[in-house]
Amino acid sequence: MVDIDLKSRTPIHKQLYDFFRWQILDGSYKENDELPSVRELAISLAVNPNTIQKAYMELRREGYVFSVPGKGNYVNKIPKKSKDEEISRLKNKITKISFKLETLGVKKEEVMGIIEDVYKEKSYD
Amino acid sequence: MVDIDLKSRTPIHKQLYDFFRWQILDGSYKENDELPSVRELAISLAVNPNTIQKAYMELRREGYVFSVPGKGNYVNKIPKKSKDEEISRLKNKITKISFKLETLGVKKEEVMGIIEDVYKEKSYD
Amino acid sequence: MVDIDLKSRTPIHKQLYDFFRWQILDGSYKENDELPSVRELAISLAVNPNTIQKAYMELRREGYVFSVPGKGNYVNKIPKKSKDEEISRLKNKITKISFKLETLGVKKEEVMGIIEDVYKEKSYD
Amino acid sequence: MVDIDLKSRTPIHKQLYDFFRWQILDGSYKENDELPSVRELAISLAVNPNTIQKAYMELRREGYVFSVPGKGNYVNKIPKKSKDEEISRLKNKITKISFKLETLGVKKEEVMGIIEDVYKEKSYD
DNA sequence: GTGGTCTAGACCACC
DNA sequence: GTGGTCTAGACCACG
Repeated sequence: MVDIDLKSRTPIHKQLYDFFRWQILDGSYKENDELPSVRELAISLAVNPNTIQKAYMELRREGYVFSVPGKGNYVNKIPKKSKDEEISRLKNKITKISFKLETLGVKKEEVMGIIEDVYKEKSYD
Repeated sequence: MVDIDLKSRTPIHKQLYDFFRWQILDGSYKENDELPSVRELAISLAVNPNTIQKAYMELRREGYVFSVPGKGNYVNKIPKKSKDEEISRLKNKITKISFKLETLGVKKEEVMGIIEDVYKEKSYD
Repeated sequence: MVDIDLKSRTPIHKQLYDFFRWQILDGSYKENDELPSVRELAISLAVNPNTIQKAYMELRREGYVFSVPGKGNYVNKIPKKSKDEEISRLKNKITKISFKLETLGVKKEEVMGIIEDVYKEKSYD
Repeated sequence: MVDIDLKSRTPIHKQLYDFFRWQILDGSYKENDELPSVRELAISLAVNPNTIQKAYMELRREGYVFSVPGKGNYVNKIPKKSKDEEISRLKNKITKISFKLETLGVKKEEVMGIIEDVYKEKSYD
């Protein structure tokens, strides 16, 4: 399900963009899968169709999606670059945060433990 | 030095708030230290005094700072709670990110390596 | 009607905050009701939009209200806690005042009479 | 002891005025008693002498105090009117508050109980 | 000198 | 249309 928070401070089109982008990157949406139609999604989320359009346009602009006029929107073959960029973005973030944690006196072992837990939990899926 | 990016998309007052909040949490600003005066800071950063005011008001509201009208703004005793909350906020973030990294196929060892590097670097300070 | 005294010593934004806060607490404004738009209210009260903004921001910060950018400001579900806090705040005040009245030699019966009158009058509504 | 909160948002001169005014009304300071000298008080409270002056001036203006140049400040015979005005001011306040409490659903008996407690406690002094 | 408030007018993103 | 941000400049109370 497309999960959107209408009250959130982050714009709806951005939430939609992030949502589909992530679904594509993590493989939930695969190459040539069709995205929900603009009208259908607009109704089911009770938002303005323009807002959906804006999200899809951004996905197109970033190369995650292509549109067939009169048909629909389909996911592209993800260039490995996109995935690598996302990974390095996340690594960058994690660096900054652990830096801050260190400054606040949190021990290395504690941070390691968090990572450990995440990977442990996942392996049970 | 107060470091602000005037071009950034995040509001100046938010940047200022984050900056001072962090300086207080990490101990750079100690109890009863005086913050730069509104006017002074406004001039040195070339921003409007109101923008500084907004940041200081937020700091005040969150209890990091108190103001004596006609005198200046001073840092409060930080309740341990604030620090703990910040730590758990950061831990929460790090959990989410490593979750994403795992999903993208990044190995645990690689993430661990990042943490390791951060703590190693710091220990040379 | 929103009733504001422009000449009063207490800041306009504070008056507005108090007004809406009270309307929400006493049930005149109910959950999801829309507050007057910033511009509209600014015009009708002949004050600056920023002043309204300040009041709404405070209401938001205290959790009485949420805003949807580009749409409007709406009242939140009031946590019972807020109401209880207000009651105990008022009780505290009434204690201090009757203490003072006692010191000035006002008889208990006289104070009781005041309360009696208030509750009598209300019951005719 | 003169009890002043330097951090409070209410101006120091106002706090001083309120303090002495109340001491006079409740009889702690009697007719012809001498108030602390401006310089002495300024030093002991670590505030600006101008601030003390301002408070004393206000007390003089309101007729609670008279000054003998070169000697000091002394309390006047309190006109019964001042006391009566204060009483009606307090009664007015208590009316407003109990009105609000009623609106919030607090029962009459509960409010009465508060008054009762205050008068009971006082009678043990 | 300081902080606090307010106005007037502008620009942006959002829907 | 809406709310959110920022600027420029003013006035006041405070110490």
